[in-house]
Amino acid sequence: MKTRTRFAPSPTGYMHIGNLRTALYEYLIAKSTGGDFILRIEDTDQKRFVEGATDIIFQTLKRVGMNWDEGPDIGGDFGPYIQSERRAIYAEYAHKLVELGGAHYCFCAHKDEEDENGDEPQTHAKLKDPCKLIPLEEAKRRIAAGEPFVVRQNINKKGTSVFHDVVYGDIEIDYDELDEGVLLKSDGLPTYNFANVIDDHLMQISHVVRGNEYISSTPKYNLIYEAFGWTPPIYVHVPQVMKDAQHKLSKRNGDASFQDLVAKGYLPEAILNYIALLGWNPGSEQEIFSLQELEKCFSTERLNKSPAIFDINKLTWMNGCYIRNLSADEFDALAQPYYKNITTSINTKALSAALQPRIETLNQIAEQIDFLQQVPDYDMELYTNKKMKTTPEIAHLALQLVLPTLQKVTDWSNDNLFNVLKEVAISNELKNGQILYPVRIALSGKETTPGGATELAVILGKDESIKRIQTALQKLNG
RNA sequence: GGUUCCAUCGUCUAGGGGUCUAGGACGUGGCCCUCUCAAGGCUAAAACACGGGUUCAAAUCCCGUUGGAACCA
Repeated sequence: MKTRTRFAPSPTGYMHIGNLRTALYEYLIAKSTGGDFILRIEDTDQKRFVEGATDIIFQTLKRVGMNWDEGPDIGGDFGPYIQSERRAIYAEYAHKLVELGGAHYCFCAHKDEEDENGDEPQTHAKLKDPCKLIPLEEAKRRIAAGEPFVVRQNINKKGTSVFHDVVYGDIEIDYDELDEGVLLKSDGLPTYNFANVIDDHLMQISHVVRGNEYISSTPKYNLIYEAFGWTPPIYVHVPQVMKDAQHKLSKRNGDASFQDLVAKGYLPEAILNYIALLGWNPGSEQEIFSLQELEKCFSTERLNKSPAIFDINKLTWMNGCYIRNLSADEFDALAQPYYKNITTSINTKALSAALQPRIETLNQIAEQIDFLQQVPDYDMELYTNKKMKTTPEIAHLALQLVLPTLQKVTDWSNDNLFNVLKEVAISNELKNGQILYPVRIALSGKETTPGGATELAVILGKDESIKRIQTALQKLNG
């Protein structure tokens, strides 16, 4: 049988990191075995509908390269792929389930029973619903008479239910622990669980991948499959992605979503790579993986059982690796938006080359290049550096020596500038640092810069560099 | 409270009875390189939650305790 997995997000308007990881594992399970990855939108909960939310789902998956084989936009043999367009199907199966004895009509529903939390009146929790005793014929009559009803699951079994999970192994749960939940609400819409089961079966999903919070309700799902005479899917429950040991990642706590991270200058490829390793390991010491590589080596056996804490530090490091692995042109293209505010004519190619090994997230560019537009106000003491053996006096001398030399330079390349300045140092019996350090400060006004004196000179160009050295000399004179 | 699940450096993890004086990565400290800062190279500190078993031998298997999480109340 062909492997078929599905990603079934609710259109909430953002892509949660934990959900994206679940999608990734679903995708990888399918693709590592030549199967299909299906996208289904679970918009049953009308209250949570957010305009444009499905687009975010589409864009995110596309951006990381997780292309789906069937879905709302491209169709497929098992559509429609949006739950709100499948209402009639759920109702039909709900009634069928009643006929098959897997559920019953219930008339004692309170109106607050169907709120988004799925809160149930306590009377139904563990106790038998009195409506179960109503003969089916009578129930049908009442429905025909227009009485509001819900379809409620029957849990008639006793003893323990055993099911197998790919990650957690065999799990036993007592049927007494299960409650007879609503499957079809009085407005005719299915509950989340019920729609899930019906769709997964009709769409021939082979592996259901979901958070381990669903472990304890899995027997309820299986009971529905059983009542219909269907074969349950293979379950792959994955541990949670945590913010810290106590709290899982959630948008509510202001934790980063995929788009937040991208906005902060993280590369989608790096995010994907990082989350793949949160709860899964390749069995080797390789850490950098493209999606294609993951498709080749993924296996569910190496999925972990315990929750993983999302560590922004490691993501940041990994993002730095991805940035450094970019070609010079690719990096330059990504950096362009950050250069927009600079009006002086700079050598952006040289700037990008200097920046690329120095940043770990794209938005670190801003703090690195703030001096390009204008030299900040700086203290003369900046020219004092013990290791470089410089003082404002030495700097004054150095800049006086350097200025006329630089004015004559025609080859404004890094190599040539470096040789020229070294020459100045040697012929005046100064150390390299005593020339280079003051020049760098004069050009930038900053203690640390992306690149040394000559690299900055190349970035700024000859005219601007000369101008800045002249300005610095005036400051040192005054 | 009931049920289920989980437990190796601060974090992600390797390990599945002897090869473990427990390996790798992030982060942290140090050194080297170096026109500052990075990058790169080297290096250090850092963990088997606890207690019982089983066994010649336990991080590894079993039981309990503790801690945490989820679901249901």
